[in-house]
Amino acid sequence: MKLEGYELDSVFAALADPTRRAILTRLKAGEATVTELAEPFQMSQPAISKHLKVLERAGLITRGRDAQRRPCRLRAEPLKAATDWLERYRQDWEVSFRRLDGLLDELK
Amino acid sequence: MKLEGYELDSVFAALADPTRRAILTRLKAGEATVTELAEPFQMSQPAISKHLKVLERAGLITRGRDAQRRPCRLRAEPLKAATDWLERYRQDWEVSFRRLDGLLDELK
DNA sequence: CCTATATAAAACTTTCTGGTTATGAAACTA
DNA sequence: TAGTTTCATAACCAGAAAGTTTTATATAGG
Repeated sequence: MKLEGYELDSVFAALADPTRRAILTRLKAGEATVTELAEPFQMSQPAISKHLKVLERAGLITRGRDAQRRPCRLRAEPLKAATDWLERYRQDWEVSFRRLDGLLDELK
Repeated sequence: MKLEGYELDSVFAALADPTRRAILTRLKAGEATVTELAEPFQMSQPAISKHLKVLERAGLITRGRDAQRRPCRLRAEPLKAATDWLERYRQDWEVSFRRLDGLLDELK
């Protein structure tokens, strides 16, 4: 059917997991190795490696090489596509929030 | 683990499917029945019903009642949560786009 | 050369997803 | 009352996702 940009599928899917969102949040502070990224989670290292692969396929991280380490770096460009898609609905939710505001004002 | 709002999981997951994004786009134009929503797709009606249930659980649609019809209406509020989360990365992608712009300028 | 560290890859299990067909319920229509 | 439309539900299936443990590979450092 292909009605929207193909890459939105993988970007939104990548964002649908809390572990992966946490990894992205962590990477906002700068590069990190796999072990560093895995540390906050009570999950095996291969599991984290899999999450990283999902993020990589979505274009949300790139990986360098530092000896035996494979440092991960955030690549935020695909998030722009996602945000652009969502922006089209800003009016819709703002309208309903305004409606709510009006209601609350009336109650006062 | 629960590091981010629980509802982002279901919202992003709902958005990860092109059929569901198309349905939301359609609903921006106003209410629609299940049959109307199913019409553009070469997919069975139960398949569409399932997609609608996913959207409903994510809070992205609400359903009314008109005789035997169950009209769907867009509910955009959850998209605000998703957008808010993404906004935190705006700086990151804008920086890289600026970097690209600079590069293109140099090439000129 | 040997060992420890960092990561990937393989094999497996369980659960989720997205589709199907078949059936059923509710409400309109003749 | 009988038939049609609209939609949901159930049962099923194939493939993807998310985790596990185990094994392999590359590199650093004594």
